[in-house]
Order: sequence, then structure tokens, then C-alpha cells
Amino acid sequence: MTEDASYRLEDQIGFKLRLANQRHLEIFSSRMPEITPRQFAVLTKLKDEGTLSQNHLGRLVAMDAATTKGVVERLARKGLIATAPSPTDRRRVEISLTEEGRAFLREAIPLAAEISDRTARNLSPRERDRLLALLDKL
Amino acid sequence: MTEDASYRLEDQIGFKLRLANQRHLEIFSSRMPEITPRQFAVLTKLKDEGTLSQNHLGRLVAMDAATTKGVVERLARKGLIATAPSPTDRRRVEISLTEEGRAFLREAIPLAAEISDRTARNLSPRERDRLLALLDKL
DNA sequence: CGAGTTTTGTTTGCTGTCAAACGAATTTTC
DNA sequence: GAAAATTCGTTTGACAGCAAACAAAACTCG
Repeated sequence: MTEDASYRLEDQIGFKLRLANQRHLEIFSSRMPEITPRQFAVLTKLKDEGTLSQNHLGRLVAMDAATTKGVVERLARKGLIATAPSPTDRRRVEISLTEEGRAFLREAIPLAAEISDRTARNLSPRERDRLLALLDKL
Repeated sequence: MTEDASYRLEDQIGFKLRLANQRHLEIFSSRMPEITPRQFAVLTKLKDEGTLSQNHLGRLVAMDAATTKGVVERLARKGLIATAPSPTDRRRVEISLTEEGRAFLREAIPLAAEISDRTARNLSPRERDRLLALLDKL
């Protein structure tokens, strides 16, 4: 009869999402320590789309402009991407994969698939699909 | 017949988890701008458990020691928690809610429940339960 | 008791995340 | 063509997260 609405932190969706993310990050960084999930996302996007402006690239992987700048900087430092001023728009920076970047991806993509599998290893294929669908719906 | 294992970034569980997290964070910070989800987690944990040492507190909300230090510092600065040296163990710092912290929680907990609901608003109650169960299983 | 181990907390350094403010360039609109 | 709005990228500041190295305190166990 008391109030005390019984709010349990551990049952909250936000808390569970955070834990799931932590788990994924842990698996990722143990399997692909050279790079982070965000950096990897940027590389695959560049592979699929070719040269892109920095902001556009960021939007495609759901990072804001400030975040994108840092990620691009670190990938460039590693030699996996190259930056060049746009010839047509003097505000723009065009980002593209280097040969090293392409070579890296050839090895990393199978690894990434394995990481995804491993992250979901406690789920049956059907459960996995269901989870992905529910996350989408969110 | 080509290889090209068709790795789609958008289908990866890690990517989706990150998006879901971003969405939750956005909702949270618009509804409860004074505080972050982690800070809130710490407060509710203290409410449930009473006084705790800093590291122990961090473990209960799944933050490592270095992260915990920062979160505790910010909450103390806001006056929501108090820190005191343990009388029995000179290494320990004991963390407890202040009266302000308790008062804040009285208003914040219903808000947090609303945030959880809103985060899952695109899901039916059954889908929501299923998602939570799948995240657990992960 | 005392050496070795564990626990607690701190610091540093790197990464990612966003908001806000800004300057420069481009596009739109009148 | 010029003013207004938008877009592009940068910088700064705050927050969260981990790894690694460390010092101090406490504990274990021979």
C-alpha cells in the first residue's frame, strides 16, 4: 500500500543497453585492438560509399561533427584514411580510404563479423534476429 | 559469385546498440538535464543500499574505479552526495546521499520511469519485455 | 610476526560524445 | 546583386569510459 513505485535500476532499458554496449566494446577491443568500433564504422562506410565530406561521413555513421573530427584525425594518423580539400567547395574536407585502409579492411571485415557473432553468442539465431528487429523498432 | 561477404554496418548488433543508446541518452538528457544516466544510477543505488565505499558503489552500477571517481566528484559538487573517510579503513571513502540528494530522487524517480517508457514507446508491452529479456540473455 | 597478496583509491592518457559558439563559404531568396 | 539562411568545419568545455601504473592500507598465511 505504500508508494515506493519499486524502481529497479537493473530493470531499466537504459541500464541494460549500457551493459550490452559495454559487453560489445569489450569483445571488440579484445579482437580488434588496433581500432575502435566507431573508427571501424567509418572505414566500412568509406569502403561502401567512396570519398565523402567529413560531415557527411559523420552523419552516415551517426556521429556529430565534433566527434567525427576526432575520429577522422585518429584514422588519418594511423594512415588508414586520407583527407584532401574539396576542389569545388572550399569549406569541405574530402575523406577517402588509403591503400592501407583498404588492406586493413580486407582482414578486419571477417573479424568484425566474428565479433558480432560472439557478441550474440548467447542467443539462438532466432533470438538474435528478434533482438535486432526490436532494436530497430526502438 | 564474388566474395564481398556483404557486411552491412547497419545490420550489426554493435551498431544498433549504439544507436539505441544514443536515443536513450537523448531522451534522458532532455527530460532530466540536471544529471546524466550514470549519475542517476549512482543516486538510486545509494538510495537502495545506503552508505557504500566508492569502489563498491562503482561496481554495483558497473563503472570502473576511474570512472566512478569522476562521477562521484560531480555529484558531490552538486551537493547530492557526501563523501567521508571510513573510520575503520583508512583507504576507503564512504559515499552517502545528502538530504538534497534524497529530495532530488523523490522527484527524479517518477521521471526516470517516464524516460524508460518513452525510450520504449515504439514497442508494445510484450515487445518491451522481450527486448529486456534478450538484452539480459546477451 | 612478517612477507606476499589483495583491495582501495588516484592519476594520466587516450577515446568517444554532445552542446554551444564561431568564422568562413555556399546557397537561397527577394 | 545583396541580404538572409544554411552548411561545413573547428574549438572549447563538460561528461563518460577504459587501461595502466602507483601508493597506501588491509589481509593472509606460513
